[in-house]
Amino acid sequence: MPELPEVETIKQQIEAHLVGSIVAGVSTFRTDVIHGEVLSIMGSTITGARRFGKLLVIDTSKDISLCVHLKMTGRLTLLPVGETFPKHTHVVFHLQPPRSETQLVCFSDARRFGYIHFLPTTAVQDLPFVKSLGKEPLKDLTKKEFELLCARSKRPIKMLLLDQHRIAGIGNIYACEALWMSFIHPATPAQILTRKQMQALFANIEAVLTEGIERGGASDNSYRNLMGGKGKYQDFFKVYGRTGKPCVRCSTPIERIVIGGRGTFCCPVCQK
DNA sequence: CCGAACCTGTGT
DNA sequence: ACACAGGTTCGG
Repeated sequence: MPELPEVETIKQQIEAHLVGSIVAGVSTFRTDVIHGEVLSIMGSTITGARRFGKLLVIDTSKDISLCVHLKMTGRLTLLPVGETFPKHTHVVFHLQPPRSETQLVCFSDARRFGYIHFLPTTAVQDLPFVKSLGKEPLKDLTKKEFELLCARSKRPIKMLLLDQHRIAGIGNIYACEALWMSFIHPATPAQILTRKQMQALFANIEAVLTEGIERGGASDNSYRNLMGGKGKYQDFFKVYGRTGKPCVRCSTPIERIVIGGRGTFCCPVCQK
């Protein structure tokens, strides 16, 4: 699913296109993806959007917020009234913009791992999931703190990058890409990395996440943005999903290995 | 801490 | 038919 850059892209599109719209109606086709009181947002105006790691939060004027986690296959799609809903649409929001036609925002999710949680805005930061998140790699996390996280962990560095309690927002794609950029093998125990490697990785995490956001995220498979469009970052993958294809640095075939039960892509020669 | 589970779709 | 999928949570 969407990782930090994909969620950030949707967040920015909500700020650009939905702020000021009134929530005029909500239709629910499956209630098992919903937590909290759906009707609490009726009649409120969307005031902004925030992101906590991979969690999207949409705030409204009645101090009710929607926390949306898209997990693997969740989508939010903006549509004109009358268009066919995307497959596996579970919730539809009817929005009234200030001076145009009513619009729909559909929450769809084939696998139904994702969810929408309606709750008071003040309660968002008390959610166990939000409280448990580590620092934001593009905001709060410092190089020093990152070095400390590495030094304290014996686990494979890739597992550390994916641990949302340590660092919030990195997923499988950006972990693989940042490690390739840093010439670091994903299975390397975090604490045996040299200081130089830690610093390179820290810089490359920022680089891949920033480039991901600039390119509108990665649509390797199912990701679509709010407007139904694809991201472009998948066209720039160096390792993710490139099993057997030549490493663009040394032409060794890219390998797929399994670390922590997750498919992991790396160059066995230039990542040490 | 690691594997299994949660679900469905897609590709081999 | 089987392996695999961008994430998180739970249980052993």
